[in-house]
Amino acid sequence: MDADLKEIEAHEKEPGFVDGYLLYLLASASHLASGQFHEELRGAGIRVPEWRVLACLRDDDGQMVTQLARFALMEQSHLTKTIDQMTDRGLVTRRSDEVDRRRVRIFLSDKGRELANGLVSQAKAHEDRLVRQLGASDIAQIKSFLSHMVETLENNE
Amino acid sequence: MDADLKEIEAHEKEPGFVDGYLLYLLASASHLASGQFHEELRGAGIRVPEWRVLACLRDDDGQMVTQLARFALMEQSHLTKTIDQMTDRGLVTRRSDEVDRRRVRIFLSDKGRELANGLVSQAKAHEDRLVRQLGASDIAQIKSFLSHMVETLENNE
DNA sequence: AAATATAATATGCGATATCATATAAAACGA
DNA sequence: TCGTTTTATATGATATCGCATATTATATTT
Repeated sequence: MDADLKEIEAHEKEPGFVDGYLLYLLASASHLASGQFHEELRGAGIRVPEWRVLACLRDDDGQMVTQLARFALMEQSHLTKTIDQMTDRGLVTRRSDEVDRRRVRIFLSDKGRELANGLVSQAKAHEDRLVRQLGASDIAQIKSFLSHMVETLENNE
Repeated sequence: MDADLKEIEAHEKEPGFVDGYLLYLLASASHLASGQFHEELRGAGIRVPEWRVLACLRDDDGQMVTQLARFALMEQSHLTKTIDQMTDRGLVTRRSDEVDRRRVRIFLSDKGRELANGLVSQAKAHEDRLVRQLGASDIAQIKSFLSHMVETLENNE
């Protein structure tokens, strides 16, 4: 029996495209790793887009909708709806910009900030566990590559 | 005027959590980079989940639904509906497993395979451009880290 | 200053995604 | 073998998402 047949029997095939495809690797790493934390969020009754908004506002409160949407990796009209819900839940407030009244700026409420702080602590703890689990010594390098990638892509749309 | 005030005026704030958070970096790198290719898909009238199914089946045809859903990073019931559509469009066919008739195996049609091959070529071309744009010499290293990450996370759910 | 163009956000609607569960087949235990 | 449990996929209801566009405010042009 030759090697080719053997491979077919073992259902191994040629290496395959997907497993070495950068976008797939990024997507699955992100999917799997974030999936873990999203479980925690679920337990806390927080939806993923809400968490993103909370975290982004905690870093930079009072952003306008368009800007926040890009930062939080979601589409503008979807963010608008998410903000509606979060407003109802008393997590954020809208305030229209004094200078340009087309703009709507989003602010954390006290309750929202408190929640955000707690979740960020959880996120940090999760990241620590994850990095340890990966046994990765070169995380700083990876992060710096990813940052570079994000920066490059943000400037070239 | 002291440094703190200066920073506040320039709206720079402290470094912020999100920008250095591994899961955020992964998500945004993935979001931005894949976003580029998804534009191409849109132009070709292909939806993202369809592309993923095509690419995964091209690497390993005849997968069962559950397995394929994991590989294609989507939820089982969603995949079932995607398969429905793709079947209607003549891209894939269902065949129930001979041995275990609960299982449904999905196969590319000739048309589906042809489409998949074309899209994979596009994906490769896009990846080449992307890597060049990033000016990244150490892509192999990054890929190997991401692979390691995926493997680790897949085994620890 | 009126008319036109551009920009920021919101809205309506159709498509997509997700959850819970139904259905159906196989495996397991008494 | 019959009843129970587990596994695989499908279905239905609900929520989310995203596109196209409406609405409102500002900028620009004449």
